Amino acid sequence: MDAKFKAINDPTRREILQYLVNGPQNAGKIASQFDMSKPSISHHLDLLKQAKLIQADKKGQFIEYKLDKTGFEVIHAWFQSFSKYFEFPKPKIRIEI
Amino acid sequence: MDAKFKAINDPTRREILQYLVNGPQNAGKIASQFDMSKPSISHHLDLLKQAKLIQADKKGQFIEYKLDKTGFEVIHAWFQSFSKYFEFPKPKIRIEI
DNA sequence: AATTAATTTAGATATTCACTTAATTATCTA
DNA sequence: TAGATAATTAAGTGAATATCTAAATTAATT
Repeated sequence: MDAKFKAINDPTRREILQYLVNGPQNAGKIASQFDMSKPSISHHLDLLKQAKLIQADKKGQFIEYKLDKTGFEVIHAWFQSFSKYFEFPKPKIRIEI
Repeated sequence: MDAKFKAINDPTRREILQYLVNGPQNAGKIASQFDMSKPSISHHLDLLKQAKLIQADKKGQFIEYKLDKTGFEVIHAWFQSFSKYFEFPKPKIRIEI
C-alpha cells in the first residue's frame, strides 16, 4: 500500500504512467522522453514495478514495460472507501451507433 | 496537484482522512487517535488542508476538520485518465426496499 | 484581568528521496 | 568471440520530510 502511494507521489513517475497509456514501451524509449539520466528512469521504473503499477517483460535485450492493473485497482479501492462521503462525477459516456 | 499526491503519501495522513469519513472532528480529538505529538498532527492537518483534502472550520476555541471534496475530485480525475486502459471494478450496490 | 485550554509556529535532528556518474550484466551481431 | 547496445546496480551527495520539544498565539472561562 505504502509503495503505491509513494510511487504516484513523484511527478516523473506519474508522467511515465501516462506515457504508457498509449501502449507498452521499452525502457530506453521511455527514458528518451525525459531530460534525465537513464539510471534515474530505471530507478523510477523499479519503484513503479514494486508498486505493481507497471509490469516488465523481457524481450531479448529490451525490457518492455506496460501498465499493471493490479496496483491501480488497489488504489482505486482505497478511493472507493470515501464514496460514502462523496459522489464523484461520472465521466461522460458516448454511445457509438 | 503535487500537494495532493504528497498529502496522501503519508500513512498518518491517510488514517486521518479515513477517520474523518465518520464525520467532522476537531484537532484535539483527531490527535488523540494517534500516538504522536499534537504539533505533528497539526502539521499533517495543515498539509491535508493545503491539498484541499480537508477543510477547517473555526468553532470558538476549537477547529473542526472535515473532508473536502475539492481535492478528492482532482485525484479521482487523474485516475479516470487511465480508464481507457482499464475498467475498474464497480462497487457492489445495495438497493434498499 | 488572570487563568486555562486548544492549537499552531519555531527550531532542531535523523531519515528518506531523487539525482548524478561509474561500473556491471545481459544480449545481439559481425 | 570481440565489440556494440540496452538496461540495471552501486556509490555518493544535496534537498526534502517527519518527528520531537519548547515557545507563542488565540479564545473561553472565572
